[in-house]
Amino acid sequence: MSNIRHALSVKRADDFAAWYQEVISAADMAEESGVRGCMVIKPWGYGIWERIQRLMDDRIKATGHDNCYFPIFIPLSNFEREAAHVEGFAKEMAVVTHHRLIADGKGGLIPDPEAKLEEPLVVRPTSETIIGDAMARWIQSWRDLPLLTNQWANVVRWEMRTRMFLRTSEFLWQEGHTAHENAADAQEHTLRMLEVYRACAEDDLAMPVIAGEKPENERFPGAVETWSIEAMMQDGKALQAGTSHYLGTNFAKASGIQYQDREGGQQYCHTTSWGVSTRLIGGVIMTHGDDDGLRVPPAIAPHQVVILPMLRDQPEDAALLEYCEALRASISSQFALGEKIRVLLDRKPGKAATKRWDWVRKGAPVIIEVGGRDMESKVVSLLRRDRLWAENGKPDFATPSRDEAAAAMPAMLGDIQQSLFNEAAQRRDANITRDVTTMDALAAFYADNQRYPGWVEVQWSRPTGAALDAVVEKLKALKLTVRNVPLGAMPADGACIFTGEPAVERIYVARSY
RNA sequence: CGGGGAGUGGCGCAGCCUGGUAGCGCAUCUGUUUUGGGAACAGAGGGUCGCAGGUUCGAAUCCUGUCUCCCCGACCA
Repeated sequence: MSNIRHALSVKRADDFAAWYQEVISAADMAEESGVRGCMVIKPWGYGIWERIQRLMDDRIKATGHDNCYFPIFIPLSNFEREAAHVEGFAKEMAVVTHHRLIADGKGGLIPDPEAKLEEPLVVRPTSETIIGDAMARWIQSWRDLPLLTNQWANVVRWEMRTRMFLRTSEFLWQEGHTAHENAADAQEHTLRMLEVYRACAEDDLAMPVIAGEKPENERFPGAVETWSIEAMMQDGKALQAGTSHYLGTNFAKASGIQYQDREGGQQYCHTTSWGVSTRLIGGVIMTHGDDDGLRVPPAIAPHQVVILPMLRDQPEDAALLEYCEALRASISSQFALGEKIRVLLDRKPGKAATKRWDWVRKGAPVIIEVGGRDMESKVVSLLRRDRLWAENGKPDFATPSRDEAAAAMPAMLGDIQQSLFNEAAQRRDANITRDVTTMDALAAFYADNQRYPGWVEVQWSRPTGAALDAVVEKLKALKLTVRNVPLGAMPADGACIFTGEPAVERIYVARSY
C-alpha cells in the first residue's frame, strides 16, 4: 500500500485544506482571477456545473416551474423594502454609483463625478425583492396562483473570507421564487423543493444529505422557515448544500404581491424561495475526492469514459485510432443513467500514460487505454476511477475484449455512481454519534476528535429567542453549530442537552463550512 | 475586518538577513535513443522577481503604501 505513488502531492489526512486546493488546480477545474473572491471556472469545472445545471433544471421544470431572467442590478429603494432582508445583506453588498469613467489626468481612469447615478444600484445578492416587484405586477387573481418561477444567474456577496467554490464573492446558482394562495400551499412547496434538492444531491451528485429545518438563528433574512440539505465532508465538517425558504407574507407585504380571492377580497401571497449554487461542486470535491484527485460521479461527469490511444507517431497509429473510434461509437450509442453515454476519444498528442494521470486527477469515471497489442488481441485496458489501485500498488487494469468493454459500460457507469454514493453514505453514517447527552460529553467528544469529529445527534427543547442565543454561544465555544432538525427522525425521548428540559426533537450538531 | 504566513518563467521552490540587473526541479520545445505503462540523454525557449512610490551610482534584496492568495478568528442564504 505504501508504495503507491499518488497523483497528488498532498494527502487528505495530512492537510485537508491544502488537499482541497490541490484538487481544484490538479483537476484543472478553476483558478484565481486577480479579483478578490472571484474565480475563473475552467472547462472541466464548468462542464461539471453544466451537468448539474442540466439535471437540476430538468427537475425544476418537472415540478412545474418556468425559467426567467431578472436584472443583475436592483434599485436601492427596491432592495430596502424588507427590513430583515436589508439587515441580513446590507454589509456585503456591491454598489454601482456611476455610469461613466473619465481620465484622471495621470493616465488613469476615475468615475466621472458628473455621471453619478441619481439612485445607486446594488448588484443582486439574491433576487427576492426585484422578483417580488414583478410578481406584484403579474399576479391579480387567485387564478394566477401558484406562480412558479426560477432563474439561473450569478449573484454577488462581498464575503470577508472566501474559498473556491465554497464561498466566493460572485457565484453561480439557481434561485426559485414562487407565490401561493396560503401558508399551507407555500409550506408544502418549500418542502417539495427541498426534496428535489435531496434527490439531485443523492441521485445525481451521489452526495448523501440530511434534509431538515434550520434553527431560528440560521434563517434566511426575511424568512419564516428555512430548510436545508446538509452533507458531510471527508473531514467530518458539514456543508449546507442547498436551502429552501418559506417566506410567509413578508416579501409579499414589502412588494405588494396581492391577489383577489374567490370571495373578491384582497389577500397577500405566501412566497417561497430556494437555491443551490456552484458550492455543490465544492461538496462533490470534498465528498468524492481522494488522494489521486477528483472522482466525478458519472451522472455529472462531462466525459464519462475517456479513451486513450497509445499513439507512437508511427504509421500504425491510423489503425489504432480506427480501432478506438469504433469503440467510441459503440459506447456512445448506448445509454447509462438515462442518457446517452458521453465518451471522449482523446486524440491529443502525448504519451498515454501521462494523459492517463491527467484524467485520473480530473476524475473521469472510466479510463480506457488502447495499445497496439490490445488491438491485436481485440481487447482494451480499462481502469475504473472509483477503484484505482490493485493490491500490488499498481493501477488496477482490467482487460476485457473491446466488445465486452462496450457492452459493460451502461452497467459499469451505474455501478460507479452507486458505489460512490454508498461509500459516502457509509462514511457519513459511521461518523454520526448519538450517545452524547451532556455538554461535558459533547466538549470531550470534540476535544478528542480533532481531525475527523463528524456530527453528533442530540436532543433539544427547541429554545427560541434569548434562550436559543445562549445555546448558540455555548456551541460557538466548541466551534459547533446546529445544522438542522432532520426530517423523519426518531421522536425525542430524553432531556435537552442544553437546558435539561424535556426534549422535543433531535438535531445535528457539527463543525461546518 | 483582526492576527499570522506568502506572492520570483505554466507549476513547486531557492536567492532577500550581509543591495552589484536571476537560479533549481518539474513541465514545454527540438533532436536522438527508447517504448505496455507517470522514459533516458543532449540542446533550447520562457521571468521588467504582485503593483506603485522611496532610499541608492545600482533594488528580487532595504523603506513606505497598496493589491491578491493561504491559515486562524469574527462574519456568513
